[in-house]
Amino acid sequence: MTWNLDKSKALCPQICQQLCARIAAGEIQPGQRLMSVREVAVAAGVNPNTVQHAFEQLEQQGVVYSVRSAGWYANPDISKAQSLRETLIKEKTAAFFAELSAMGVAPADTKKIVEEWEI
Amino acid sequence: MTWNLDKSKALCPQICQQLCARIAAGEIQPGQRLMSVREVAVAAGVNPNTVQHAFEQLEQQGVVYSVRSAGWYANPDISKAQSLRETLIKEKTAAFFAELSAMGVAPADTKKIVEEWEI
DNA sequence: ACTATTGTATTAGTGAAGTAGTACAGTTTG
DNA sequence: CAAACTGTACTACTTCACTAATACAATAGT
Repeated sequence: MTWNLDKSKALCPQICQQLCARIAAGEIQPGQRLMSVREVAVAAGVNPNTVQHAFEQLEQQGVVYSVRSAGWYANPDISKAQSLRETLIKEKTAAFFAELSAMGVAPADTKKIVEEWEI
Repeated sequence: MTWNLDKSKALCPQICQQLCARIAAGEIQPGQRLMSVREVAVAAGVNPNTVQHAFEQLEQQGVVYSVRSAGWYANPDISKAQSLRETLIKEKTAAFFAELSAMGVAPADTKKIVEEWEI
């Protein structure tokens, strides 16, 4: 599991989102055991408590669940992960339009900027 | 001057960006005096110190300047404001692509999502 | 049984951003 | 001159997210 974290932003949500995305995409098999809190903490270069917190948030959303002393597991039903991912993407897109709108960029212009963006 | 602030996010950058955008767009005339720190604080519903901080940051960028006991003024040369606005828009766009990329959305798909976004 | 590994909990500390209150220093205006 | 308005400065407090260290509990493997 590789992590793509922007250390200048809040880490906890990034861990949630990326893990959710991997589960939704099937990159992590439904029902599969995840890396332990401590392993993820080392791999991602963050504090174990931050990982624990992130997992607990995903647990609330029904994306993962924990078995005491055994580990964390992806929910066999990935629909929760998929819908959460959809929601997050929509929220981010809406926020992007809103931010540029606050800077005087009309939605149509925002679309144009994205369309002409060099990948 | 109306403000469109998202209170759940950092206020200082929002004030900077929106003021910069208005100057860049000519909505605030070059060289024009701005509202006082205290007036903006009341209008935007934030602390005067936050406004002071925001103005100082724009001063560093050459967008505005202050005259002691007189007030804050937009720089007669609006090129600094325009280039700063351009930079901010590009940064936000890049961050948007990066965020969705971290969630497993390829740049081409990000473009599609934006293109099909209901305004 | 022993040990290692797991999740879980608790407490304290740090840094950034904003809030709040107050005060001082110049300039303008009456 | 005096009052009112400016920018400016300072300290203390709050909040949030993350860090850090430690401890405990439960299970699996040997």
